[in-house]
Amino acid sequence: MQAKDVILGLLKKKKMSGYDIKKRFEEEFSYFFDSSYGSVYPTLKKLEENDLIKKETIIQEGKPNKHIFSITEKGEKLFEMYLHSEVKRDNIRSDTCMRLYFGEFMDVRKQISLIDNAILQNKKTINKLKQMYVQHNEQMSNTQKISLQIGIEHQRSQAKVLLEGKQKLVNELD
Amino acid sequence: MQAKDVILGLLKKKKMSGYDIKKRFEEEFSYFFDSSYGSVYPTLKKLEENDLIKKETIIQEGKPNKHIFSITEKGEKLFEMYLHSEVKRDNIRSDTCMRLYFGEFMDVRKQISLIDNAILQNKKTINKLKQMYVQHNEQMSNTQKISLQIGIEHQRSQAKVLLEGKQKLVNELD
DNA sequence: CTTATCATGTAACAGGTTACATGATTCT
DNA sequence: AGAATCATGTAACCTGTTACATGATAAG
Repeated sequence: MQAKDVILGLLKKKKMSGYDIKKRFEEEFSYFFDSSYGSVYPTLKKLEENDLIKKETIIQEGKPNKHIFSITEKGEKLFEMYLHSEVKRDNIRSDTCMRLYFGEFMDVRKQISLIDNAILQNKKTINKLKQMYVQHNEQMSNTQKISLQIGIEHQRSQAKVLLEGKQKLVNELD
Repeated sequence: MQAKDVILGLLKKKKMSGYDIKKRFEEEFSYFFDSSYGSVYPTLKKLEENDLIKKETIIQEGKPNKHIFSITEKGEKLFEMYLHSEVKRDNIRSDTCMRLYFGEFMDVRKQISLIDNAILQNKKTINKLKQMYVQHNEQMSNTQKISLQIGIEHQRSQAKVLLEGKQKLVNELD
């Protein structure tokens, strides 16, 4: 799964601009994908060059013209190929887990503050995702709901483990 | 968190070869980090060039000579800097979630088989991680245990959500 | 007999990030 | 007054992947 597959999928649902796409990444995809503008715009350019998407320009004043992209038939076929390709295994990079792994090189107080921060982040993310669920609930497909639920539960389970772990650290502190 | 930080941390615990390091990535780190040989060996080379680690060669027959790396004082300092740097937020790339997001473009049977496969993977990973816990339990630090627990619970929570979601899909099939 | 393990490394390439460049409008 | 939102894009860079190249030994 790469940026191009995801972008093609989004454009299959609805035509939109690079800016819109990036916004989706930050909102709906935040818990399983991310990519920067420096990846979105060049990818759109390449897709257009290969006739996988097409551009429509909307003239605007005070801001750069808006480029609305829509998927072509050729693009739909490529997206179809992605959907039929082998599912890649999840790829997680957790700096938090890494630091816990090397926790022995920090004093206990630092370990605890690391955990506290992580829990705080978890809670923020949970709120954000829950809100998304409430807001988009009705337009979401079954499988979209499952995917969102995975995100929420992932955060919850992490927060739970962290809190329990913290208790043990605190107890040993006395 | 990059390969170099992790490698430095591992070498701080114990001197070892590139091959050993990669093995650790596959075992202990599998649920929050991964990196290929094509990243490990060049990184070791760079670290050595910068006097952050040093090499010791063990002559072997029938296999390439073994290069055992150990961390230098300069390397320890750099690792210390990593430990004091800002914690990066987790980065997850889940092809499974992505496909669930685009589930509406697949027929329900395909959605279900996607879920079944994902659950199977979850279970395999849970077994592997549990085994790791049993085997290394006594040598593991508190925080290492927390980190491993996060991995296990992450898989469990995902499997749970997927199974519940699948039920709904199956029910709607009738 | 075939698979896994041990053991190193390079070259070509892909993919993505960060920082830069620009600037009006709207919300707080 | 200042932050956020809208809106595009490029250039330099970094990091990492895949595939290749080699080959003995041990285990099943």
